[in-house]
Amino acid sequence: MKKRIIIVEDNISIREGFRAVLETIEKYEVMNLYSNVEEALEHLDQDLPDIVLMDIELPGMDGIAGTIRIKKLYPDCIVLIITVLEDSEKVFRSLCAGAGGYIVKNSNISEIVQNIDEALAGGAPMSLSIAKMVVQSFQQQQNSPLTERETEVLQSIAEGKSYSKIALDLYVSKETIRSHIKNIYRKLEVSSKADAIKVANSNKWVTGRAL
Amino acid sequence: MKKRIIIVEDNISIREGFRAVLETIEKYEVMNLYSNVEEALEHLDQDLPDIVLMDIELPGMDGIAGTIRIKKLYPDCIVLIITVLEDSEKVFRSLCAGAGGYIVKNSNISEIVQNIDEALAGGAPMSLSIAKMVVQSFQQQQNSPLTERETEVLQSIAEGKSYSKIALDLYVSKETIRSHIKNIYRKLEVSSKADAIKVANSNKWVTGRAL
DNA sequence: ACAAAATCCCCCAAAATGGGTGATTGATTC
DNA sequence: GAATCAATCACCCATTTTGGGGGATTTTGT
Repeated sequence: MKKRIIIVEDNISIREGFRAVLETIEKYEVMNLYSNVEEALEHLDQDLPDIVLMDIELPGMDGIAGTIRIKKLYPDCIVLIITVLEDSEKVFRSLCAGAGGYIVKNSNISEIVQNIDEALAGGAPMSLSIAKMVVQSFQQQQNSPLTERETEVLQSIAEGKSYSKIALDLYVSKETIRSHIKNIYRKLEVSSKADAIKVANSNKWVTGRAL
Repeated sequence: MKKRIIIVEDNISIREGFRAVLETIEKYEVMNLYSNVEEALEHLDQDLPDIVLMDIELPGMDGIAGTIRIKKLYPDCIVLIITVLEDSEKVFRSLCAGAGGYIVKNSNISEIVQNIDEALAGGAPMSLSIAKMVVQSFQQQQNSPLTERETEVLQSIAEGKSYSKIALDLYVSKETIRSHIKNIYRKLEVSSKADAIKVANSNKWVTGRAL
């Protein structure tokens, strides 16, 4: 059974380049090429791809939104992101969106085939540099204006705990927690839980994931 | 200037094995070996290591807690995790704790040296398989009992938003949000924001990170 | 046509929140 | 020694939020 592949990429030379490469491989069948996500979505029910090669930067809906849509309609379909620019945040977001891996734009035939086969086998193909990027997105939470205690309190806020619950967990009075929060709000120049979480999160002053 | 290294590893053969390897390298100086984190912490101010090779599984305080302590005291000190077992959750947690990379237990000399040098140069050495593990921890949020809309609402709750704010953001009435939340609580068998977040988070039914 | 999902409404009481203005202790720094 | 900061706690006040209980209607997918 041939593996059905579609390519979503607005740059025609890259698009045709991939097509040319993939058509030399017996086990692949390139169903269609698209220059935007919208068109690709319309034909998904005919193409029924096993693999989607998707660019991130696209006119209209971008590759990340496209990945979300496709995975929603066909959860078993594997979306591989075609990329040159290794933007940490975009890489991270596309993985969260359900991307199955990465293919570097200037790969040679054997690398491309290897990546696709790896994805089909359940792996998560990507270059080491991309993997590092993701990993590093968990670190570098430096330069926080918040004290240790304040960070701890804000972290608890982010976990949805009430002041009373936080007070219990940290073995202090509820008033103490209120004090810390007032200081947090002053330092972050916000005046609500949601805003504090947003600011702290975007600056990576909290871990972001409840552990 | 020689790079100061300490090793924290309870298995004596692995510990001595690494020492033997590292001592053959001119630019490294193995300051001390420890079989637990507590001992290592006591001598940190004398050892002043540039690199700590740390096992995860340790008697007493584990390598993750140890990493957090060390990074708190000496943020510039690089902690490399020595590992065989590639447990997705432990890997993830140790990276969050500030680990700078991974060294596989049965590496050969050149791999070890390469990893350490890479870490010193600011990289994040790790095997591709470990990187994949981290990446995959962002996916597979399947089998949620929550509907799309409910997930969206719960996600907003996790971002610290009030019912009113969520209602505004989703262009619906506050009462609608209340309805969704009642259903969420019923499905997850909880009766508070914090518990709902905890349950959804541990099952990866929400993304965990605000994007 | 049926079920599920999404939307909206009201009532109620308890809890949580945000802002203000304080105070005390201990550690560190100048 | 003075000054600063971190962490702790207190009380007042008004407003908002929350959770639980009743419902109801409309849209959507199968």
